Amino acid sequence: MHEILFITKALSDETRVRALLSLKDGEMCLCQIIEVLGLAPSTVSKHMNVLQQARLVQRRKRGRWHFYRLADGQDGPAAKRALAWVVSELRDNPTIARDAEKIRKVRKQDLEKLSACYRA
Amino acid sequence: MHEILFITKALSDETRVRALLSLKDGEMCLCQIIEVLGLAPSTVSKHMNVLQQARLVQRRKRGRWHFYRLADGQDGPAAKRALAWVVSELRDNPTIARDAEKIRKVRKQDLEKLSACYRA
DNA sequence: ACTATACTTCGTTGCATGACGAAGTGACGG
DNA sequence: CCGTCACTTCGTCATGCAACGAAGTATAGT
Repeated sequence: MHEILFITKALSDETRVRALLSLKDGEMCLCQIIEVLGLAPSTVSKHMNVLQQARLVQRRKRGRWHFYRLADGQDGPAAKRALAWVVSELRDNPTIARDAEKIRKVRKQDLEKLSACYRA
Repeated sequence: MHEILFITKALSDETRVRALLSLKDGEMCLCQIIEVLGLAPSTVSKHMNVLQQARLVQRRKRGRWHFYRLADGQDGPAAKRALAWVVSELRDNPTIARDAEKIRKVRKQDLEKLSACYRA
């Protein structure tokens, strides 16, 4: 039950769903997600933590950068199925589409440039 | 997006999930659900409203009694798929199993008797 | 070692939400 | 039509949670 509630709670916030879906086309650095969402670093960091605890997302550290990607479902098959559901339901969602457009731009930028968000 | 968040928010509360799953084996009167959950009538009523707005549940009025059942997904296919997911994930859940046991007993009782919860 | 940097944790604030009891609503019985 | 009964809505309280900035942590480069 706990596991399922972790998943549903994680998915019950619009910002978190947007953060999750931003990984649909491959892994992203935290600073990239921050740029896409336009929120404070601490806020986004916390959101990614919630998604990770729900096993919807996996993290990889590469130096100072933290990359997130959709969970492969190795552990947490329930989360994997929930993930498939939410991705499928939001396939044609305008908000997600707008984010996807921004993501394409953000991916082209240098990580060094994006991490300016921490110094603002 | 709104539709999906209605669903995930509805499923993000343990009490609400228990209320929902209590309908797994057929429709139930509100007073029966109240008995199963052991909460105040106003609280359970509100929960069922949330589930209905998410299209996870449908209501049928028969005189003074209100019967709830799992949504058939006629409107709200997203909710139907979410419903299938949560039912499947909680198939062997202890809490749900305990509730199911209580439900078997409650189903045998007279509705008149159960509605004592309103006079307490 | 020391600094800079990418991120996290902490403390605070404001708003959403679950719980309850009391009062209101609508359907049936007399 | 008047009361009773099954349920809903309202008002209140306590808790939870998202947002932020400030302070802390860990890693890379020098």
